[in-house]
Amino acid sequence: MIRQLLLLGILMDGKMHGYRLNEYIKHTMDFYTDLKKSTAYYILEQMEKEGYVSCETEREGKRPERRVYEITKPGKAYFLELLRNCLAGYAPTSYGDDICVAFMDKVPPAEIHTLLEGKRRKIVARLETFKEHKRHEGGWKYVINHNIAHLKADLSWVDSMLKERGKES
Amino acid sequence: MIRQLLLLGILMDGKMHGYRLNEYIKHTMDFYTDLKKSTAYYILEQMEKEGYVSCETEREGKRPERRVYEITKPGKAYFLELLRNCLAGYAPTSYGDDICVAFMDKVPPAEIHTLLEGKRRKIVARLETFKEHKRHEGGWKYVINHNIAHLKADLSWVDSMLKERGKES
DNA sequence: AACCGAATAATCAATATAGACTAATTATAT
DNA sequence: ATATAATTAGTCTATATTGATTATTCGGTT
Repeated sequence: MIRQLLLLGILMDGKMHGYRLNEYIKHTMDFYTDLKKSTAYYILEQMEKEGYVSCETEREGKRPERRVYEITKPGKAYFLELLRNCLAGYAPTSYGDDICVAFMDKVPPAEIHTLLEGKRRKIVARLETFKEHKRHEGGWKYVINHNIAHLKADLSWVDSMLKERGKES
Repeated sequence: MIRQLLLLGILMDGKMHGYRLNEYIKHTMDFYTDLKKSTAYYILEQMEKEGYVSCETEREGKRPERRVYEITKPGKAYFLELLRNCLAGYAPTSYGDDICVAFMDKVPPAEIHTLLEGKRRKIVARLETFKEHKRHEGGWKYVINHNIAHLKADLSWVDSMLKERGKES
């Protein structure tokens, strides 16, 4: 669903062939989605069957054939429906961290502090990455802010656990 | 991976049959995971093949047969390995909201404010739910705090967008 | 006492996703 | 000049996930 939205959203700016679509996702959206190449092709095929995109094969020079996808009128309507639903909705996220923290006490208490410090470092590292993005990119402003907000929340959450649980080491 | 951790973590407190496992997840972990019943059975089967859990079928009274799962020694070791990795690691989350906000401008500008207000209400509602949980449950303290932190981050993020993008309505 | 809905317990077929693979072309380095 | 690496483009198989379905039993109701 969200993946359909993603692909249709890109195609809203004009037709594109599968390979370029995937390169685009990989280069400019890598931090915001985990959509893989083969899944993208699969969803495009499925959306072609449902009439949301049309597909023509073309070849340029002696390169292999490419499948050029274009969003259709029903596809545009469907995209807007998905988009409105997503903008007005809230899809509860489930975090792997929740599960492992729930079982935290099953690891020897002496280790906990060190382990959480490892997590902390990784959060800080990712936070730095996003702060750099902030300077470079323009359009994705809100998205970057969103991710930064969540990373900051994670950071102070880990810090609060370190404070409470870190005494015994 | 995180789902294996979840199932093994429950089994660390003693053997349990499939149905009860799933009821347990549904009743006490519903907010923190989206693991479905059939997926749980699948993962248990897979972990049985790998020797992390053993499985015996038993029947009580005239009820249908149940598969009782018990974690093995290799299973406990594997669980601790997963747990350490998860506690010390950070798995980047990708949010559906990021995608739809990235395409926000493809919806008529006049609608944006109303749509985002819808999202805001849903965030607030969920936040209330978690705040109630806070009183009832004891052990899952950090998990609840984590979710509350993220919901608050979402809330002030939506508010910042409402402030910037809501003028034109 | 017969019926209906909920609970118990799991299975199955269909769909979605990931990761490895193919196969040609162009760029790079020795 | 030629071996090697990277790029282009997409496919294929294996695995994970979901939603629907089955089939029995228990508890309450009229």
